[in-house]
Amino acid sequence: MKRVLLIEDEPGLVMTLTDRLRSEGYEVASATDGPAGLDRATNEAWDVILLDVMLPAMSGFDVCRDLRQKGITTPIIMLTARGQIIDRVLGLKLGADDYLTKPFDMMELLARVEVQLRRTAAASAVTHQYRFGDIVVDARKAEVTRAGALIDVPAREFLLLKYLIEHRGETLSRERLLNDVWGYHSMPSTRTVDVHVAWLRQKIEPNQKHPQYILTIHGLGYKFAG
Amino acid sequence: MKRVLLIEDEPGLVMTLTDRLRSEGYEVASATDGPAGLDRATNEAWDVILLDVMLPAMSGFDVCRDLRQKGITTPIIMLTARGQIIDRVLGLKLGADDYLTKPFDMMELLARVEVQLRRTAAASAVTHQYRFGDIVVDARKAEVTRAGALIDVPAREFLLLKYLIEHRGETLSRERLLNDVWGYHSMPSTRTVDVHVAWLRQKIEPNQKHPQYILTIHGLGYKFAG
DNA sequence: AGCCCCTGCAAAGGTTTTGTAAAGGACGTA
DNA sequence: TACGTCCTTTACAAAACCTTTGCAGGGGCT
Repeated sequence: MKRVLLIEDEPGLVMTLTDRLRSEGYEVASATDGPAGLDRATNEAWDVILLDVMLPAMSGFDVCRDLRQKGITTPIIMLTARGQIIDRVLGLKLGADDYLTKPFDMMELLARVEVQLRRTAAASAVTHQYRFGDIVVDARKAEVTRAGALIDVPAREFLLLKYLIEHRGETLSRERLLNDVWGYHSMPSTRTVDVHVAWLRQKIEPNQKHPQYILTIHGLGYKFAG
Repeated sequence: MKRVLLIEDEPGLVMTLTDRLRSEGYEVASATDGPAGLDRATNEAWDVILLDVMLPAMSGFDVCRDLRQKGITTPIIMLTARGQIIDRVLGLKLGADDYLTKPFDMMELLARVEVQLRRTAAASAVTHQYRFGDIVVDARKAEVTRAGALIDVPAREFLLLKYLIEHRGETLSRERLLNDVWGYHSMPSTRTVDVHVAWLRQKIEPNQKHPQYILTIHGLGYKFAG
């Protein structure tokens, strides 16, 4: 099910849009001000973001710019008031993918959303990018980004992280990790895996003491949350 | 100068749009019915096509579909009458890139046209000429220039540089570079790549000790910044 | 609780990988 | 033949990374 994040402060519109999108089979969540929207957009995975320009505390433009700066490439459709044409151009320059003028027709909204989903589907066949929280792991570039900033992740750690992500949800024994990430030739002591996991956690876990991505399954191994 | 083709039968609108677009620096031509529009769109080179849905003899939808079937990828912005929302969805499905609802604001039209031009420009940036810092690499002429002065870059180094640039952002293993730049027939020792990289760096990196273009990804390979 | 095994992680070598100079071969040209 | 250019290989130092080790702390079972 495709996930849509709606960042909009007008309650009536939120309700209308949510209902309609849900009836079309989307999973919808909303935020009613800029900072909240930025937060959810950053820390959860969405397929499309609908973003009002006029928002309390922080404008839609700022939200859009910040998201792009963090390396988040989720399609953004901006919602602008009639007459704010200059704003639309600005929005596109800041990284929005499309915009709609209020009041807009529901059919039109749905069509635009679909266009973005189709576009993303086509592009993601090429990009091999994983995202969780404010971390982005790009397999092709072999780089990891946190809140938009490049993190230095050595090769083996990177391969381990990639492997964990590609098998997210699965509990992976140290032996299996050694086989698949290290290659069966080398046979380092089992604790090596632990050390690499610790290093990775230092780099990607927001809370060191309570890992939320790389989980320890006592007696069995590790697994990536998902 | 960017060329705009306007396919529209209403004389008043044709005149208004033509004037305004010309005053913005576009070269504008128009056709007043479907077959004529299809003909000009097919046989001349345009940067953007503005296409009315309601046309004599042949609808805008048909024109759009036919053009796409002919493999013509020029951006098409459809002009629809208010209330023809279903039509817009249809238009996008038939290959239009955007649409505007009549009566539309001139600023909005211009913004949309610009968006399409920018999109196209981005896509056609396969100019065979790459620029970074004061270095220019011309793939067609097979020459490299630094601050305007020609640099002597031997064949293999040039191929390597070109390959790196054309895959900028991607981390490329030595193996892959050997395969794709050297050709899988030859099997030089892996260090050959390193040596060529070092030579290239001497030629194009401003700061030898801290390469900013050709980056080493320890344990994985090299990548061109981007 | 008490025990033992498992895990987190810092630190210390040890190992691998990379940068680069230099040597020699292949090839073309004068 | 002598010379120049380009390419590959080699060697070694420097840099980066990996594995091991050890201890502290946690987990889970009786």
